Amino acid sequence: MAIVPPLVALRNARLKKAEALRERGLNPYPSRSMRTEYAANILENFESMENQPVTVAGRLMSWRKQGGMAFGHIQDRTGSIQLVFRRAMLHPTDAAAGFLGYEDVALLDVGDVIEVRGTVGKTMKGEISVMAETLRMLTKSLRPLPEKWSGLKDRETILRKRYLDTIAAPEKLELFAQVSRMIFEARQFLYARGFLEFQTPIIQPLYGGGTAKPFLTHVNALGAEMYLAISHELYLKRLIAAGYEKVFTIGRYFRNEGIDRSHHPEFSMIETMTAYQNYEYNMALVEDLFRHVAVKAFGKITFQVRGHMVDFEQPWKRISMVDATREITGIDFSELRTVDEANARLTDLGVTEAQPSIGEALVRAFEAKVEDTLIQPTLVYGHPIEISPLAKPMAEDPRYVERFEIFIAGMECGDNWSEQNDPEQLFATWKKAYKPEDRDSGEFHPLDYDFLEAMDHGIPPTTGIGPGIERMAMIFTEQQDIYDVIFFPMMKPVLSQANKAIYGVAGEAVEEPAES
RNA sequence: GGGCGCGUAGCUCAAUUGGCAGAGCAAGUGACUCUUAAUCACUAGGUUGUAGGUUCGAUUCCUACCGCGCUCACCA
Repeated sequence: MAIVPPLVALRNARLKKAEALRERGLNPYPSRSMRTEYAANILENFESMENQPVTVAGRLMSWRKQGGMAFGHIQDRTGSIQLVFRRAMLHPTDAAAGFLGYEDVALLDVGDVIEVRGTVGKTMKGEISVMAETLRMLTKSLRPLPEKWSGLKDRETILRKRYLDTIAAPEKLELFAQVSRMIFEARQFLYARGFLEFQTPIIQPLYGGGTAKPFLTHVNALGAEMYLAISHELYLKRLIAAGYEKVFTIGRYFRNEGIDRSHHPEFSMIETMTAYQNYEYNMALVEDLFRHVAVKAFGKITFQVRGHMVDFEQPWKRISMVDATREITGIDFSELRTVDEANARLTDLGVTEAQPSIGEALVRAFEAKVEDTLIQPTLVYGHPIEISPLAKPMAEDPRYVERFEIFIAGMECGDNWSEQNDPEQLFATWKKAYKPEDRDSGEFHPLDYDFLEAMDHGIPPTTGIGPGIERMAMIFTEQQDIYDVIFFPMMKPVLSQANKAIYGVAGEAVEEPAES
């Protein structure tokens, strides 16, 4: 005997109301609405709209019936507005016209999507309302909404069913809308500067362009193992080889690694390639991009991030990784000559894992001691060549490369470099970095001979930026958790007992291993 | 992956040392023509995440598992 969760009874009660509507000749799910006005527009322009006929539509969020009169609020994407119903004023149930009359308002539930035609007016208490003349059911809702006063508080439910959170807390709609406008403005900025946007493959025969553990997948039609992209830059460089000079993609990235407040397995980046320029061009481009987005999408230039006021107006600090590390730790890694010496200094800083090179020791020291201190937008350049196989070495000191990372509020917000376009050097560095036994371990990506072949043909001096969309969104929307700027964050799949009962998921009990 | 914490009705939360699992909202029935967390009366709603164990008795104590969070490690 299956257990029937109480939710099923609530749902069945609403299903009965849907059936009752059909018995009256009313479709609980008609095709379209005749809405003429949004809630906010009526509230903002009451003076000119008073006594005017309007048709509004939205989700019924509250319902207060008292005899021959009833009040409710509907919520649309602009806000909410009160509806006033009177028994004598409301058109009776009319199957031909699709109207729901006052005699049948018991078939309404909070959560239903309804449409009301009426005139704009004020109640005796002074609230701007629509005085209803006709009522249409647009969508019968079958499940109860979160509690109207406290909303949705359970973190897991918020993340799994974000739509419930945005219904209960409409200001969240604005947050995610801001993220959308942010991406729009970033596109506008790049289009205005002459960049062309390309689609690059998400399913790739090899993964490359970064160091990360990939997701593996299988393409049935080709009988081939493939990977989800960890980066798109090897394809952008092929576009430069093809003859384009300014390209970008807003790509999806998949990295099979840890999850925390600033890492999500699936994320997005604006990745550009600009020919005939080097990384200094990109320093200016990135600063301008962030300023443009801040002003155009958010209308301000300073943001509260992790308890700090971050100012995007002032010229950003530019400092080499060696200098930044020396300022904080007092250690000048550029003067060290042996790996043992570098590791000894690293141990002094409390980092005990021995690094294979001076350059990698510098990076560890930087990550451990310096990153968190970079609050205002800072461009840290001159990365060790050991961790930058795709970047061009600096002419004045080939231990370091023409590369910079963006740090804001202690968080890395983008990686940028002058592309290594010397095919022989690229191959040599790559070969040295890649160890076949580390395949798919995240140590380094495999050799991509097709890419090397394209580089053999020669690309102009080229440079690219890669600011992360989610981290930009976190900063500009002043959120501290990447899960709060991703509408559909990654969660383990679950199936509730209620849904098993409602949808008749068969075999759930049968699939349990039999006790024997 | 390690450590710590959390999981009670659709939602938000209670439950004294281990002693009858409760409330508000939502739901059902009825009353109510200016409410807005409407009000009033009545009704219903629970395998306390899952599975075991200890006990006369478990929401409570123990073990394992599932999910989520925090944190460390790894990474970007």
